[in-house]
Amino acid sequence: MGITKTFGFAFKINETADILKALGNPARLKIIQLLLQSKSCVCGDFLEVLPLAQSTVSKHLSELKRVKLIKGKDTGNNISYSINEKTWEKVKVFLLTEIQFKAGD
Amino acid sequence: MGITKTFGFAFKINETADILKALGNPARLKIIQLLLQSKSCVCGDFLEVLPLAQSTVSKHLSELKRVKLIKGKDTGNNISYSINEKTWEKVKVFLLTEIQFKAGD
DNA sequence: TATTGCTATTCATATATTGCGATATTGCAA
DNA sequence: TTGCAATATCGCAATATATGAATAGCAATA
Repeated sequence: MGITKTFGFAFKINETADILKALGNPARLKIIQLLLQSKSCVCGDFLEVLPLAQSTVSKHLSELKRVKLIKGKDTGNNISYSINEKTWEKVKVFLLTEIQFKAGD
Repeated sequence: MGITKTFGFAFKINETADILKALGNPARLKIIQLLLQSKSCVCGDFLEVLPLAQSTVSKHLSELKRVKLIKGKDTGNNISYSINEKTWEKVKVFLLTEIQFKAGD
């Protein structure tokens, strides 16, 4: 139905799947890569690199913000984006270790 | 447009995004979790755990097969699924290290 | 004030995804 | 052969997503 069933799954599974889905797009993955290397970027920096329209990039940024993979700091003139280390770590820890030990429901 | 642009992105980015997208669904993530713990399962095992119809589970399995996260061994009676360790390792290595060093293009 | 630069939002559209029931397929057993 | 069990596939409906043009909002600057 286009709508993903979440009922019947553990919260952690739903939450992680949501984040992974956000990462599962070339533009968004590239944005994360750029941020992991540059500490922070403004929207225009991404525009130079991504083969996409400004509005599309903006939407990808807000999706990454929604799942808290990035955070944006408004400096007046522009918005400086950076990785939300907490979420990024959480994803890695889950895939590296937790996924193998928390099978219960 | 619902269609994801891949032109203009590095192959590795596109490939990894595709795999992460496959992981970005509660049912598929749960399947991976089960396989990481049980070594292998047949389709029926998943049906007992997932709140989904058989046809839906089957489709999720084939999506995971498409991106080579799992492999299925036909035993005659049923099909025994297991993790494709190679792909699983590849994803982890990318997220842990490569993503920070391969910014080029 | 008018203009410019930067970013988000809205709108329209094409396409993809998710899910399920029904049906097909395959292999084994009786 | 017939029937059953396990899977896969088909077809459909509902919904979500990706993209870009146009537009809007805001701050700095001329």
